[in-house]
Amino acid sequence: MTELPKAYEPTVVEEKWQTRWMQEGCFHADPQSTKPAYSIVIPPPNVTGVLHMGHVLNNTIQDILARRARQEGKEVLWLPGTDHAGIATQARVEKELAKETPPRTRYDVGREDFVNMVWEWKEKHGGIIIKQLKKLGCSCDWERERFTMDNIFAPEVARAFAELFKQGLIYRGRRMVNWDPVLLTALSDEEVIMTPAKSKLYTIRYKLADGSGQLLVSTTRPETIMADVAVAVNPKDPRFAHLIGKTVIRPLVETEIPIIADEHVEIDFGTGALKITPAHDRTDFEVGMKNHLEIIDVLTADGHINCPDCPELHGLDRFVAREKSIEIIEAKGLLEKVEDYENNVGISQRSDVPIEPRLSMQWFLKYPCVKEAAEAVANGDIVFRPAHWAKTYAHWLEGIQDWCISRQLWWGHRIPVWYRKEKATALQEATKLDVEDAAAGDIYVGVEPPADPENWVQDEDALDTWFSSWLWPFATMDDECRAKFYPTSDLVTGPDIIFFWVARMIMAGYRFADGKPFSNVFFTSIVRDLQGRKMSKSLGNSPDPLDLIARYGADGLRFGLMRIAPTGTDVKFDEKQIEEGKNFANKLYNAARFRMMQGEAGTDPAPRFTAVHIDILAKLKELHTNVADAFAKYEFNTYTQALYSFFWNEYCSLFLEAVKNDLRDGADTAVRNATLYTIDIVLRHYLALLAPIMPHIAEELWQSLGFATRNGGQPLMLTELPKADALLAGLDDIAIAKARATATALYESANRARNLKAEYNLATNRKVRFILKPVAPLDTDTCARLALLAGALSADADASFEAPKGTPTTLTPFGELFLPLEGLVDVDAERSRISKELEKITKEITKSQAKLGNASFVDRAPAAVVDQERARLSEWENRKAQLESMLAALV
RNA sequence: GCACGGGUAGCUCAGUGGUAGAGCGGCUGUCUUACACACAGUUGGUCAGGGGUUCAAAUCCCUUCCCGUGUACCA
Repeated sequence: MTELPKAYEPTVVEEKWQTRWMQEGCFHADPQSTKPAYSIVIPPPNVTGVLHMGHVLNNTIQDILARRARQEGKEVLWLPGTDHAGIATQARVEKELAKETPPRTRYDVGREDFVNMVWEWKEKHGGIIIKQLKKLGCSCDWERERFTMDNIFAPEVARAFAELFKQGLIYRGRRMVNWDPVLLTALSDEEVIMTPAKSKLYTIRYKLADGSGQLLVSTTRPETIMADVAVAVNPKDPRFAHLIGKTVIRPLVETEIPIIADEHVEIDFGTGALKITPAHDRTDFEVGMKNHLEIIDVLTADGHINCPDCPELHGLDRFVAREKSIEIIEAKGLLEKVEDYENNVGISQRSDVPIEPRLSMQWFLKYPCVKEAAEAVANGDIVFRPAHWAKTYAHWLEGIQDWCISRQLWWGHRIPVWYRKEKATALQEATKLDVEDAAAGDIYVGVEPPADPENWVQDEDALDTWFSSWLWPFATMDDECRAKFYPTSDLVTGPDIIFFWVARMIMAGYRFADGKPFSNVFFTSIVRDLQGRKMSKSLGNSPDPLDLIARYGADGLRFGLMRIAPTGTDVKFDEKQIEEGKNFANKLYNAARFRMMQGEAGTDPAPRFTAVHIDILAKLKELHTNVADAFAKYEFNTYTQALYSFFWNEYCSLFLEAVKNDLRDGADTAVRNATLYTIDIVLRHYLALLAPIMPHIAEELWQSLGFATRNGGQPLMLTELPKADALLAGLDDIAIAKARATATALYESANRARNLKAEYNLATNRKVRFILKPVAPLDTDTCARLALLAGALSADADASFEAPKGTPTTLTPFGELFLPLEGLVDVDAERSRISKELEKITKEITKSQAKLGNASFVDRAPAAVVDQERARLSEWENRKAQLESMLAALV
């Protein structure tokens, strides 16, 4: 037994159990089980993704929930999978193409071949993250792994599209969208991040066509002046009332454009006059429509100027053109001023470049079941944790806009719409297409291609990736599975995708499945670095979880992270915390090793349990309760902390240290056995409670301590949680309370004794003899344990002990404890030590006396509080007297 | 601008009316027989500032400042 290594080595153990669990089908969910169901669907990571700390946090929580649910006797489905991630994956393969010699683009390859290339890439390199999740110990049902483009999921996406189309909620229209000029696709509003930018505000003179003056107009985008079709002023603005209806000369590609009135213009902002450029600004577009203005588009899809009438700018990049246009305007003498200006610019979440408002033909969705989705969260049918996210959610739903679901990509679900060949061009240029056009027979929408494909042309666009992910909670399940496991129990995800994913899944659940997709949503915190910055590749501040697993073990990583992950705020990641997780695993391992070194417990008919035994079992019972409470509230840090402090502080530092002598040779068998029984009970319960968070080491020790053998070899993973009720079942509350009081007094006395030794600079291992003058009769067992805990040869009770003057002493719950020493140390040092403590105590006494002298306090505070204060004061006064006599004895 | 979250020991964080806590770090001892990934002791705090309610405030209320997040935008 003793040949076990001194330090825990997680790597081998973790791999061993991951393999065994999977071989034995421990993660597999049985839809026909009669047990109550518990289910989670994984937030599918991008198939291109690699594991980062956010995933670790998120999936550890899911694993904890799943494993705990299994212990509670539930049939658990944790359904894994990956997301095809349209833009990211396509970009990945395009990057490969660009590296070839000569470099190629997807257009060189052609759509069909390109999509095949992406599939090949996916088969070869995709899903690394799945392997990584396995290394973390995730107990997903890997036999049910799904992919958002697999041949079961994909038809569901098309079906959803077709149904919504037929319902009139999906339409195709020519509208202003967020255009990414690098990726050359439209994006949804959610994919645009408004970012403060240091810009310039240019004020430009627009001359009145009749020569009667000029109008000053401010803009941040002078490169679009050629697309101005009007200048607008507020109708209530007296400064400009007389100008409405006149015309000004557009400064670039000079022509007359009207001055119009529109309430959208803020009187107080800038000059009070606004250039109207409907093709390149969302609100200008609205103003343009309202006033029936022309739309002049002067930008290409990739953000270059397209304006042959302005040869100096034509073909230039939009930002180069901005500078150049100002040069031209200045040369014309039309530049009034340039100011620094901070405004918000929409940045593409995907490519990090400013998006361009662009008029284009796209597919849009009017969200279904918005009302049901809002109510479900408002009335608590779906519970958000932390609760404050419900407000964010509600706010978004209130101002919800139609969702632009088409993307100009090739990798993804192609829009299941076909146009009749001879009319295809005309149809695709129509300003709006909807269900009525389908009724006319010119367009076909369906899951399967039309029966006569040669007569049809399919829409070129693909769907937004989130248009498939929003079906994830049910489109991943077959009917049998859905009957058992839908709606799912918990969803664990980051608050950053509350709109992208969570809200949309709720709507989809109500629209396509049997209602809500999940009952609880747990929003994790965001993992930041120690400076509080988000972890990102570009900052290089994101540790590699696999590296952390290699150095600290998956269990160490999980435990360390959970211990610092608060609910409701962000986590600042500190590798030290992970090291603590590893240290904890080592502590656990060694405590188990200590037990293994003792051999089997005998079969004693009357094991003699003492106060410390009962005390630790009572604490174990409390731990059960605390853990259950923490789970009920989804407080994973509380759960982890409770496990940590019970084991390290209560079990190892107090209990084990107090019982070590029971295990030595020659110890009383009845006590020895009581101790071994207690240790076994504690470890058995504890490992079960710990298993959800540190599954590998818990399972390993469960096996090596022989708990599995006693249970027919069944792994801990499949073992139900031991019942807390059975603990201390034979004892009444009074006996328990009495034993616990004795144990508490013992531990407190041991602390005092150790303090006393330390104060006199005696080494921890210095064998001294204490003498206790007890206030009540004390048994020898307790005295012996006190001596052991205090690192002393003895701590015998002697009611008649008369301490020589100057004997160091301290007050313990058992009575005065003396440390008789010969040749007492430095008198000066001793005097100053006592004086210091006296000073401190006197201060406390003054404070306490003032409090008790306050009539309001005594009258109005609860009696218990007042009593407590009195007890405290009397204790201090006793100690003060003691110190004073010690001081006197020194002279 | 609006909304939400946060500011407690050197660091990471607990603590929602009753003596300010944990772990790590620092310092001092100890290789005491499960564990030096350890043990024992110890040092650290005008609980962001100000005001209020209360016998009693880190905790409740008001206010200011700082950090973070979301959201809306005016060129």
